[in-house]
Parts: sequence; C-alpha cells; structure tokens
Amino acid sequence: MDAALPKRQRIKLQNRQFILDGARKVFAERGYGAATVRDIIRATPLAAGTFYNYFTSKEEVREALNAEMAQALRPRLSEGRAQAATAEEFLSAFFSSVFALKAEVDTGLEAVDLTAGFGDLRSDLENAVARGVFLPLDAGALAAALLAAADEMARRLAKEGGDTAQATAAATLLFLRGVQPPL
Amino acid sequence: MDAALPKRQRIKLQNRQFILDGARKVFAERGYGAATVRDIIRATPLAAGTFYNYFTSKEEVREALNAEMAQALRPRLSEGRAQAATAEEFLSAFFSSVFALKAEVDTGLEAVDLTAGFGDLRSDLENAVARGVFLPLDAGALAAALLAAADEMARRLAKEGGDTAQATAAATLLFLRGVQPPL
Amino acid sequence: MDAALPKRQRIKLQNRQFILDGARKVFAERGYGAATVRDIIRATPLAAGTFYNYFTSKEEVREALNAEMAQALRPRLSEGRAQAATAEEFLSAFFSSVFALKAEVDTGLEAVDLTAGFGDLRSDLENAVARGVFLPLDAGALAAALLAAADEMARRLAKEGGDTAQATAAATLLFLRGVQPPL
Amino acid sequence: MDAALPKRQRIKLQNRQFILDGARKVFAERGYGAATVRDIIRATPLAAGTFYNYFTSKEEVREALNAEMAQALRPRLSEGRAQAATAEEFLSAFFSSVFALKAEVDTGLEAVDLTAGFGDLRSDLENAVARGVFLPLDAGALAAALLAAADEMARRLAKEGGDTAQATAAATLLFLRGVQPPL
DNA sequence: TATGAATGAGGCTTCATTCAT
DNA sequence: AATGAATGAAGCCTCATTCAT
Repeated sequence: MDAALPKRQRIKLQNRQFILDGARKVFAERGYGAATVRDIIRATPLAAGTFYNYFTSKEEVREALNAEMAQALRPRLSEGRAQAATAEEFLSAFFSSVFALKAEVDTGLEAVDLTAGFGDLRSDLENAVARGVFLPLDAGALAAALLAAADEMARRLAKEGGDTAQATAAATLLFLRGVQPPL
Repeated sequence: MDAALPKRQRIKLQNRQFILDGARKVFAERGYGAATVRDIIRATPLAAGTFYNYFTSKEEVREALNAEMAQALRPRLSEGRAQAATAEEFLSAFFSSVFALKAEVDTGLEAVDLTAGFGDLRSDLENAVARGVFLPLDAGALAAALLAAADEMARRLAKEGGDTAQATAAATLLFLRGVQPPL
Repeated sequence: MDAALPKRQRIKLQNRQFILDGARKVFAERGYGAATVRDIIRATPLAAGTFYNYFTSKEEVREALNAEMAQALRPRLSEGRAQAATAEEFLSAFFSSVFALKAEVDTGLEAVDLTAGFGDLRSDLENAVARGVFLPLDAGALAAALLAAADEMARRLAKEGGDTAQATAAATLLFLRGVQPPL
Repeated sequence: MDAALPKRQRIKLQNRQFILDGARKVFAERGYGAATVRDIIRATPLAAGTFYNYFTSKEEVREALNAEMAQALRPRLSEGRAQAATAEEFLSAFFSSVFALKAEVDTGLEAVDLTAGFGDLRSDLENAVARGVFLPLDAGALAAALLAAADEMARRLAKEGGDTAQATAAATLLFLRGVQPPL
C-alpha cells in the first residue's frame, strides 16, 4: 500500500509525477524544443521554484520521461516477439504493441520515445534472422525501418481514426510479403 | 541573367535568400521549436528589423522553406516513379531519390520536409496499384510507411556512413519482398 | 557642441550615462556586492532590457565607473603633488584633493575608487623621496597608509560634518610630524 | 569542561558556532553584501530551517560575528596599549596586534571587523594624549587614520607577503615621526 | 528542535517586435 | 528599404522564509 509510505515520501513521489505528467502533456502539445520549463510548471499545481527541487532542466525531465516509458513499456513491446515462431507472429506482435502503446501515451517526444526499444527490437530481429524466421537482412536497418514506419502509421491512425486490428494486419502483411504482386 | 533584374529586385531576392539560408541552418542546428527569430537574424548579415520586411514570423519562414524545398525537389523525387514499369523500379527510384536528397540538405525540419512529397507519392502509388504494378494496398498507409522508413534509414546512413547504392538496394528489397523467407 | 552629434549617437551616450549615474548611486547606497542590475535599471528611466545593450554585467559597469573616475580625477589628484617643494605641500595637496573629491562623489565602490590613484601616488612618493623631500620610506606602504587614512577620514568628515580645510591641516600635520611630542 | 554542559546546551552552542564559522567563510569569499543566507547554510552541516532557530537575518549574523571578534580580540588589541609609557610602545603594540590578528582571521567583513576596536583605541588615545605621551591631536581622527592605515597595510602584507616585525617597525616609525626629514 | 520541501517574489537575461533615423 | 536601439513581456533560476513532519 502507498499508505505505508511516510507522508513526505508520498508527496515527493506525487509531485515528481505531477511534473512528469505535465511535461508529457506539454511536450505533446508544443514539441520538446518549443516547450519551456514554465509551461511544464503551469501544467502542474506546483509553484515555480518547486520544479528545481526535482529536476534541473527540461532535458532532465525528458530523460526521466524516456526512462519511465522504457521501464513501463519495453517489456510489453518485446514480450510477444521473443519466442515468435514465424515472421508473421513477430510482425503482428510488434505492430499491435506499438499501435496500442501510442494510443495510450502520446509523448510528443519526437520519436525519441521509441528509440528506447530500438536495441531490443534489433536483438530480437538478429535472433529471428539466426533462427531462419526472417530473411537475412541488416537487422539495424530493418529495426529502423520498422520503428519509423510503425510510428508514422500509428500517428496516422491516431489522427484519422481507424481500426487497430486492421492496421496491424495491413502493416504485418506489408512487411511480410512486400509490395510486389506474385509474378 | 540576374543582371537583367533591376537592382532593387535583386537585392530583395538576395536578402530573402539570406534569411531562408540562415533559417535552414538554424533549424538544422537547434530544431524548429527551439529556434528563435533572433537566431535566424544572427545567421544573416542583416539587421533585426529587416526580417520583418520579408516575413512576419518563424512559422512563415518554415513554410517558405518547405515550399522552396518542394519546388526544388518534388519533381526530382517523383520523376523516376511515374512511369516505373515494375515495383522494383518504383522503389529503387524512390529510395535513391530520398537518400540523395537527405545527403544534400539537412533541414532539421523534424520530418516536415518530406511531407511535402507525401501527396505525390501517394498518387503515384495509387497509380501503380491501379496498373497492377503493386499489390492492392492502402496507398496512404504505404506512403506513410515508405516515407518514414526512408527518412529514418537516411538518418542512419548520414550518421553512421554507408554506401547509398547498397542502402537503396537493401531498402528496395525489403519493401519489394518483405522479410518472410520463401516457404 | 553636442548638437553636432547625430541624434542616435547623442541618445546612446546619454543612456550610457544614465546607467553609470544610476549605478554610482546604487553602489553608494547598497554597496557593490548587494547591488543588483535591476537596482541599477530602476535608478534609470530606461527599460530592463536596455541595460544589456550597454553592459553585460554589473562588473562591467563597475569597471566603466572606475575608468570614468580615473580619467576625470586622477590628474586632479596628482596635479598638486608632482612639483611640491616640501613634504607639507605634498601632503596638503593630497588630502585636500581627496577630501574634495569624496565630497563630490561617493561611489560606494568600497575603496576601489581610490586604487586607481594608487600607482600615481606611489610614483609621486618615490619621486619625493628621491628628491629628499620625504624621509626614505617604503613608498608602497606609505601610499597605502595615506590612501586608507585619507579615505577613512573623508568618510568621517562626510558623516559627521566638519571643516575640510581644518581636516586637511590636521591630517597633514599628523603625517608630517607624527604623534610624538618633542622630547 | 564542555561535558559539564547538558547535552542540549552543547548542541545548541555547536550549531550556533557552525553558522558563525560558515558565515565567516562565506563573507570572506563573497563579501558581506553578495553573501546569501543560503550560502551560509550550505557552508554548514545544518538544514535550511535551522538557521532561523539561531538568527533571523544575515545582518544578525554579522553582528554576532563582530561581537565574537570583539570579545576575543579587543583585549588582545588593547592590552599592550593601556599602560604604554611612550608613543612608540603604544604604536608598536597597536600595529603588531593588528597585523597578527589579520593574519589569523580574514573575515571579509569589509573593514567592519576593526570598527569594534575603534572605541577602545580612541579612549586609549585620549588617555595617552592626556598623559602627554602623544601630541594633542583629535583622537577620533587619529583612531580612524590608524585603523584604516593598519588595515590596509595588513592587507598588503597578506597579499604580498612580508615580515610582520619589519612592517610593524616601519608603520610605527611613520606614525611616530611623520615623513618630514629633519630640517 | 532539526529537517528539508514548498512557496512565490524577484533577480538575470533574452526575446519578438516596433520605430525613429 | 535597411538599420539597430528601445521596449517590456516572459523565460530561467535562486532566494528568503515558512511549516508540516
């Protein structure tokens, strides 16, 4: 229980979370570059000076936000992939994770958010290639392409609405078979 | 010849260009959001007030920059694709255009730069699908995936070095055939 | 004539002087260390940002103030001393200069103001010693003692009122003969 | 023994001393005006709020520091002077006390430190004048001159190194006989 | 009594924009 | 048109001080 924590501790954690939440919102609205520390504070019930009891700069908040996201979501992103027996399962798990995740949190972190998962994805891909589940492609390039494409497709999905399951299927198919019609 | 222009006109065009060039540099260095009008002016031989004779905001400069880029590069991007007889030709033309383009200008426009080409690409794709050159996929999603993947792979190429021709071949193959090994 | 200056130039000089005058007053009132740039601006008809068109820090203002004072007052301080034929003339000229000067400007520069005159005084003293007008004393120590004593006596004079001429006579006598009664 | 004090008392005295010591250091480093209460706290193992259990302002600390110094050093400063039979003894005792004292503690109190001794010195001087040991001079002005000169000479001594005994002799001679060569 | 986090005032600096020259 | 200084709003950060624990 949280009630087990001394009150001071609880408030500190809560305030830290106020700042992270405010920052997430502000970064999503204005973009990281244009956001200001004041914007973050204003998105918070806290006083101006309080920010500096927790972070020393906007950059530090960004890092904390990325760490938080990585911690919370990386396992979820990778869980479906590791033991995927086929390329289709792998891709399907990947896209549905990303689409679900992006629907939950839009951090405005300008694609930084997903780079936390880059290393994992790459390892999983290398693994899959080694097992013969994938064609022998450059795992780095493939990871980059998959993440970027997934990120952008998720953005479109968020903006224009659309069915996640269907989008997952389409994306999976695209990367599974490519665009070339059977000869 | 430029000399054909009256001197006043020439100077106006030149100053406008000073500002656009300065802005391109500044946006690339700091990102659009964090850049300031002052930064742009400082990257210019002009005085502060002169900026407002040409543009009224940072945003207007961004638009002009995008228009400039679209005007200069869109034809180049699309030329190879319109009449492509095969999916392979289409993809190869697309990726090599993007990789070459990104090698020339890094605008720091946070992925905005390529959206100018989105509509074109989408039309071309629809066209290609209609001709049966591509599998019947959602042209919008495909355009998004291609642009995002190309952009990210270009970034990797720029950062880590690498051979453009080889990267083009790999990217083409990925989207042509997908990742699934032949059964 | 000032009217000969273009208007912009005139205003720039005037604003610079506003700042220097404001700073002199503020330093005198609060002391250099406790004074703030805002205090200086407030002692001025100018806007906050204008300060930075002229100086980049409080320290720079201090330097300008010292330079201004040195330029204006050093000659006056030394004029009476150089050719003094006797120690009495020398000391009398020195003390009356300092007392007059301190009555005019109280810079609050914490004794920095007079250090500009330290080198001059020391040279004059060495000269005087060489001519046999003074006993052969350490010119550096003597200069330090004279300046510090004069500064402090001037402060007392300013605070408690008193006659400058009389104070000059007393100070001169003290340093001329010392405190020892004739044996 | 300190152990004779109840523990509470001992800790209170110790904390008070922490603050005074921290303040002494901070004032010496930054000057009184520029020093902040936070600076003082940071120079201490104590928490911010604790400061206000002992003092209510920076100014109060300054006063306590001056009192402490006066208490510790005033007797030492005056002991040699009271019964001095000659002006030379008086001056010599005075200068050697000041030079020794300044070598021990540099408070950065911007000349405030010695003013604590001003009253004493003045009384001693009046006394000495009354006994005919000194010429009949204005005791206030003389005290001011002696203290200022001694302070400044001590500063030079500290900065440039030098022999205390020798400096004492020179200073004594200066104020004993003055600068005028015998006619 | 000691602690240390919260507060919001206020200092420092840069910014976008205007406007007299 | 071009210039560049003035303006004051607003961002950044630290401060003195309070007060719940």
